[in-house]
Amino acid sequence: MKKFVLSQEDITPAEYSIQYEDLLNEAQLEAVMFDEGSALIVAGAGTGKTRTLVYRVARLVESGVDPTQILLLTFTRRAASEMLRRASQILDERCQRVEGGTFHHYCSKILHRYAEKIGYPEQFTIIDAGDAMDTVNLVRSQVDIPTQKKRFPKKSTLYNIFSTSVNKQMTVRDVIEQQYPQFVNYTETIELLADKYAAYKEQNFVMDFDDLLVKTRDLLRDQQEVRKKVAAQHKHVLVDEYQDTNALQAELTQLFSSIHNNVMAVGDDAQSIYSFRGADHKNMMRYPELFEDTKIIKLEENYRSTQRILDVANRVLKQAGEKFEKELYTVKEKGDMPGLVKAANMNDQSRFLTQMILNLREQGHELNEIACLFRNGRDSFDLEVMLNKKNIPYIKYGGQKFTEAAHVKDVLAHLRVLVNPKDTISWNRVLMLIDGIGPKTAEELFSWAQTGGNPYRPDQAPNTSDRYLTQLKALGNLFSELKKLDGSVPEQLQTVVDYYAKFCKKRFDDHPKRMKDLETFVDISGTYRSLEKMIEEVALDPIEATAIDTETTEKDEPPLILSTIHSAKGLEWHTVFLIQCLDGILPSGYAIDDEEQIDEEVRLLYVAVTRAKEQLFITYPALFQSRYGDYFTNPSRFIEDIEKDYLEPWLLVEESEEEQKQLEE
DNA sequence: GCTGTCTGTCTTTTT
DNA sequence: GACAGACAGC
Repeated sequence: MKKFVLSQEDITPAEYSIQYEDLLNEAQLEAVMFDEGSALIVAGAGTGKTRTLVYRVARLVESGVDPTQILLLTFTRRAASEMLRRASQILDERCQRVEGGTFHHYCSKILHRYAEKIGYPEQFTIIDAGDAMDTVNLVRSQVDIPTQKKRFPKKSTLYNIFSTSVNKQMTVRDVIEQQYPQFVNYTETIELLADKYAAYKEQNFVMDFDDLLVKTRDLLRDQQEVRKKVAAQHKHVLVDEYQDTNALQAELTQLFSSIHNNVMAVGDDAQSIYSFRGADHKNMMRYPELFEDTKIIKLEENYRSTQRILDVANRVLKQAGEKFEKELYTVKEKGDMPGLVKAANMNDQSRFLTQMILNLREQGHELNEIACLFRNGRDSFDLEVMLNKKNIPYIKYGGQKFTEAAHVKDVLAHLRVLVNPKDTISWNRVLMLIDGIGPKTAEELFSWAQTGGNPYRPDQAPNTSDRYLTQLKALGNLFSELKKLDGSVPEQLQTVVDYYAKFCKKRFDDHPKRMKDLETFVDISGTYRSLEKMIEEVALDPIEATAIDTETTEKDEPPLILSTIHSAKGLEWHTVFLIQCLDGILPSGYAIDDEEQIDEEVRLLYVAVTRAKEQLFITYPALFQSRYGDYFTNPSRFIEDIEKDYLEPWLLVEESEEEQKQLEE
């Protein structure tokens, strides 16, 4: 056979259609134009990190790189699609074809493709943290727990121990000794449970979030031909938010890029806020050791915030025990003084926010240019009540997800067993809804189905009591109905919701609200192409709790943004309110004894502050109302030391009092 | 023997 | 408001 060697086409066009040098500063341009090899972009907050990545994607595509050969790894699905949308706007639709998403998404894609290489069926099940905890509980119930006086860790703690051990690549024993010393007596039992949990997942073809990373790493590390195939596909690998990756993800980055060796990681060590998930911002320092000849490019000029906001941010960061050589600066004008607002109580805080927001709206600001940030998901409950009263539309990111709520999980469980009849956890949910069926009966029905019984006709099982036979028949009918509707997700979902209505009524006092949720879920479910897809998407990319309302109720106004600080990462708004800035909340009470954790809380405040472009308000209530009674609180220790010249104190005065004062004058 | 309900405890951040 | 353990009722 004759061989003809094709030479590489000249992929660099003489001229670009985009005027990069006019649109970017010097450092950004260097990053965008960086050719081949390894680069680390160290980018302070607001220095145009996302912009740089967006332009780099456009530049690569414009240079002739096949978009499907670019891998863009981001922290959330939202971030990836937003970046690709912007790149498409700058260049053209080709950018949408870039391979992008979270590490978890991309790993799941690889594992589906190479499932048979690791002895899994193509359709394995991905479980979210809640299902994982239920699974832990299931194996826990099969093991004798030594009855000592001391408490045994509950399912969420157990799952956290297992997950930490994976993400920090430590043994279960070490995790317990270092982070859960109160449970050292149970070490052996916990280790046994870890093994059982792993075995359960293997047997039932189930993977939790951590498995997605580990199994992909193992696959690519141990099976060279797969690694070569996968890595050959990645001409360029781009990783965003590198400061929040863990050792496992660093390893994956290395494996993904191991053929072409073109990697660019972007991050800011001062914004590392995910160590609880095993992320290690020292990953950034180690990057040059991992990738040879790394070019380091620093982005330092801030384009987002006014100087006065940056002054606050710089002062926040100085309080970290760990020294950051960072001093953000901007050429923007000084701007308004950031405000420190002391409210008498939580309700006043909410009133202040609502009224300020309405004022801003009157001044012509869109609601989605305003964000209200907080440390914990529940810190916004009081505000949410007031926003609802005042009819201010909002969307909340962070906190409990819509698809994690019990009623949604119940409904989904019926569809999950349809896709995977071996899904024990979902069978338990489905069966235990029925009156008279508890863990024991559910277990019996399940093992009958596993040994030849038809799981979709549970009424045919032997020894079923009359108490629930009719209900089992109804369940059987539901399944045959669902099978008839195969192919239409909304219709299947509607059928389950109809069936579920009576259980919902019985189980929950607030069933009208929950049923309304489910109806809107049906409405948006048309976007899922199949049940399998829906189940996987819902686990990997759960719908935000309030997103579902805003999507369907066609409000002509874009909604206000409420978000946990963690979920606000990478985003920016004209005005930012940081509420509940109290000691014990930010920093969290859990962090107070540990220097490293306190530092992370400092960085968290830093992230919150640097989200603001023009206006920043930090608010806190003087009185904290809890179920155990009201008590006076201290503002966050991090803001107490910031001088008045940087953070201007605001006083909230009641209208009636003000009038009174004016009369006296 | 199993299920359902009552009571006390603890409540971070997310893929 | 969720969870685990205790206990009463079928």
